[in-house]
Amino acid sequence: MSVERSAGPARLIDVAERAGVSMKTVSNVINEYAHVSARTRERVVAAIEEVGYRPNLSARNLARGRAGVIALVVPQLSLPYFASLAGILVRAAEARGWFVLIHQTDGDPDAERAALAGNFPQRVDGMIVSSQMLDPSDVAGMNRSTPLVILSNREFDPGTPHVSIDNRAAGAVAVRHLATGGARRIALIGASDLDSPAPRTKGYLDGLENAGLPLFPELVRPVTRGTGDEGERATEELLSEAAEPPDGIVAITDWVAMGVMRALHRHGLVVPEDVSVIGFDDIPYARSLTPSLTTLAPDRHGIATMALDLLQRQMDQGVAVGQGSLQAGFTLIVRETTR
Amino acid sequence: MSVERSAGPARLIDVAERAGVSMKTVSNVINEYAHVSARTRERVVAAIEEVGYRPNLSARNLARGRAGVIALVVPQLSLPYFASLAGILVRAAEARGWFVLIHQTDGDPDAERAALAGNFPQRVDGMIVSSQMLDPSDVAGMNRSTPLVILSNREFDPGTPHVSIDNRAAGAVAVRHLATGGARRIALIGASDLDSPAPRTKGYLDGLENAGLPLFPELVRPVTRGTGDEGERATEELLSEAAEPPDGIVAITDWVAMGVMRALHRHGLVVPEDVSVIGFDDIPYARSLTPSLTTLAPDRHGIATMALDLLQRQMDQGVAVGQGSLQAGFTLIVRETTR
DNA sequence: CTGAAAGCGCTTACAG
DNA sequence: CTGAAAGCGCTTACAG
Repeated sequence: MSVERSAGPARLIDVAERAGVSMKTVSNVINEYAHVSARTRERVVAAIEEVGYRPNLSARNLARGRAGVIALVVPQLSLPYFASLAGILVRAAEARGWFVLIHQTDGDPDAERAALAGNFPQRVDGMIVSSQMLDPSDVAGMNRSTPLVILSNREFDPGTPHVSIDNRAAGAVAVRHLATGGARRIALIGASDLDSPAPRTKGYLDGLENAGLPLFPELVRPVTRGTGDEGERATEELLSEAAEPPDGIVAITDWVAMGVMRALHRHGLVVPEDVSVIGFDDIPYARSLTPSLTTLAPDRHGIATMALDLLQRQMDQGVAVGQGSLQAGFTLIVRETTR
Repeated sequence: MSVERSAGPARLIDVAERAGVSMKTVSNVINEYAHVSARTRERVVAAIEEVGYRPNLSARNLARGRAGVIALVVPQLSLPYFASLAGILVRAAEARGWFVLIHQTDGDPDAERAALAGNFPQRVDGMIVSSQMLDPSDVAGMNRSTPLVILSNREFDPGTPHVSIDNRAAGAVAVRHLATGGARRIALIGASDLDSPAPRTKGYLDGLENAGLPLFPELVRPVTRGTGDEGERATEELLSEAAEPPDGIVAITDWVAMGVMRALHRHGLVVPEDVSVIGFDDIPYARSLTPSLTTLAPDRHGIATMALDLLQRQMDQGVAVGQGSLQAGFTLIVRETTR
């Protein structure tokens, strides 16, 4: 019996000695390389088990010349849409041997741009930037060296590695659902500028056209950050300014929809009898609201997987080559806020 | 001018050559050790700037014999209470040079126990386990070697490193607030077993006694995971079984409170006119509900800071010595669901 | 105050 | 299929 090291966790060499093979062979087994006989493999696996070996990732990453870390940039983890996306991404990344360094910008455009430029406290192998405020122009001029994927509901150049759902189609589906329920004056709380509409706003316009419904500009209201307070304020303004209240409202996020419902309630309008409301995101609490919220649920798993795929592609093929956009699916979830 | 390395980020030795000093001196400057003259320090700082040096954390951690990573174990990141806690913890840990590896258990007790035992895909310097289901007995018998801090609303042995708010006091404050508003039949949705009550349940009992109110056992209902669905179902049962409905309800979490409000609404009971409702957590959406939710807000920053302090203490003084519990503060936030 | 050198635990050409 | 050895980029006694 060989002398045991008195302290510290088992190392690769401890496994090798125990199994009576070289470190290279143990490494081959761990990393699932070919050319290890079944018998040897078994011995090594048994030795790993016996000494309780787990690889030291610092050493591995140092030897491999990678950080083993990717950055996920989000406005705030306290926003449940981003939190649940982060949760899924953390799991998916873990399966591919990456740690996720979560970086929060508080939605500050400068902080988002700084993150885009890769100003992290440490090196990262790639970054996934989930942005609300980011402009295509912020990305266009960048001199990038680190693999990057953008998650955003805005439109980007075809060359930009970008993952989203088909927001234009989703916007149209939202309007169609409201129209099918009988709505004729459909508002949009959370519109972008109508002159250069963002995808969801385009979809809203498509939906009105498809349903043969008129566009009432007074029913189209912007919000900037997608919070409940903003939704409440915007709806309040709409209700006090519009000649007639809407009978259907598309809210740009579920959180905005919550604010919309507060304002409607204050004006004595009942959901869904007087006004139908539909949101985007399917936050975990949507089903627990009174009434529970109809919403468009993005395929978060799809988004996470595609983002990691695009990152991997840039690592394999080089940042300049491995680009392109991917679209994940979405689902209409009908609950109690729509007729 | 010396020959530049063609590829790759700058290393410590590049800085040293540029500044004309040894690696040790650069290291001293970076790690803020003493005994570097002001002139030398300036030269080194300038060189760091010029070559754009950032330390390779894999190498640093390998040399220091630490992982540079602490694990945060939560049920799910999609639950906003945990998400916002994680967000704060990530920031606080970053400031102390730690990465946070987020591990999700889905509230599965087996997964929580496995995490407690330190079964991570990689080594960690410490772990913070935020658990709902964990029992003091799960911890008592553990043979621990990794620093550990538990975040839980249950009671643990004094020796267990544990951070929470004073849940008993908070429970009593919730009841007092309802009683002050005129409630006389106060229910608790989310009670633990009355025979061995958890702190919040104890506080509820304290509160009734302090206010001179009777305990109606039929108004005390358990929930296990603290979701909206559970709160709705428990309230539904209460309303169909109790002789008379309650006029005040303490919900064990804000999410449970949302389910409570759904059930009340279905039974034609108006909040707060007929029934006042108070939750715990102050999730980001509490203020956007209709009506907005009165709640007890834990000091999340305090919890995060204290957890890291307890971890650090165990690292410095040894796992067995550096223990003890800490309590963070809480705040009553009065909104529209209480009179 | 500073320098030369060993060592952290892996991976990976290179030989065999 | 396996082994001996260099190297990844840091830190840290040890000498000076």
